[in-house]
Amino acid sequence: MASLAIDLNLNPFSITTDDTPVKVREVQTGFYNDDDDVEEEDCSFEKQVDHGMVGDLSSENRKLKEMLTIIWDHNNSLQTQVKKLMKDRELIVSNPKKRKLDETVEQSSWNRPNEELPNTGIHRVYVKTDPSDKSLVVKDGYQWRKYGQKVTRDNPSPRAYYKCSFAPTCPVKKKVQRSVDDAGVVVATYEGEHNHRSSKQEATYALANEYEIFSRQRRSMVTPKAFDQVLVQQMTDCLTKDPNFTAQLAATISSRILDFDL
DNA sequence: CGTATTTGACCCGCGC
DNA sequence: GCGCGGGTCAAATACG
Repeated sequence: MASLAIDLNLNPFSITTDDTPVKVREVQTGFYNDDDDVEEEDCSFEKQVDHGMVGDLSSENRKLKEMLTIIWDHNNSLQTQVKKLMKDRELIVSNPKKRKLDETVEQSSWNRPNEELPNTGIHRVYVKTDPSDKSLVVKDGYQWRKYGQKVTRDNPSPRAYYKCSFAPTCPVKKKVQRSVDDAGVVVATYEGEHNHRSSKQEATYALANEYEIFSRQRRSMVTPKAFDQVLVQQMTDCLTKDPNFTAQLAATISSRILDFDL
């Protein structure tokens, strides 16, 4: 069964003191169970925060904790949304007559299982999009630079050629073209493997690193106030100002729900 | 003004 | 060798 990696980064602070890269949450088919380890991890986060901060809370520390609480609340509300969507899905599954594919579904929320071409390093991804949208953009978390477009013989819609924006360091290319069979489906063909993290993974990693530095400075009691403010601001921005954050979450959840039914 | 995209020209492999 | 088609290059253009 396919798994889906999501950079929701619900617990970005689960890092060790060595240089081990922060673990990116990989959501398996079960998604969130009520009794899964998420809450345990989150509790440990709360303990970690309390342990490091409660004591001689200066006004800055109080401010910091308040903002962390906001982030924490966002985290909880998102989990609530997840659970609600899971319940909705159960209702839909138990009453299939009501189910119909939402025509306004966002592109990332409708993925057919990836098609892996053996021994080629090539795989295809099918993405549902608005047929009237001719942009041929597939959001996959990486940055791409378009370097060509061609109309091919077997398909009236043009094929777009992209290189990873980290080229030539990263050799990955992708071709994007509408399906001949269904103009509402875009086929993205990927060649090669990325030798770097996606932009979202990078943001998560950077945040985790900053938190590590922050933690060390906390421990040595030499934290500059300005650093506190910058860190808190970045952490808050990460969750609250990303315009795609909630939409991405909803789309991903929908994707998982639909995958169940395919 | 720097960066990304567009698009015609060019390259290259393949079949005839 | 030639033509065709897919893939790439790079100058021109668009855009923020």
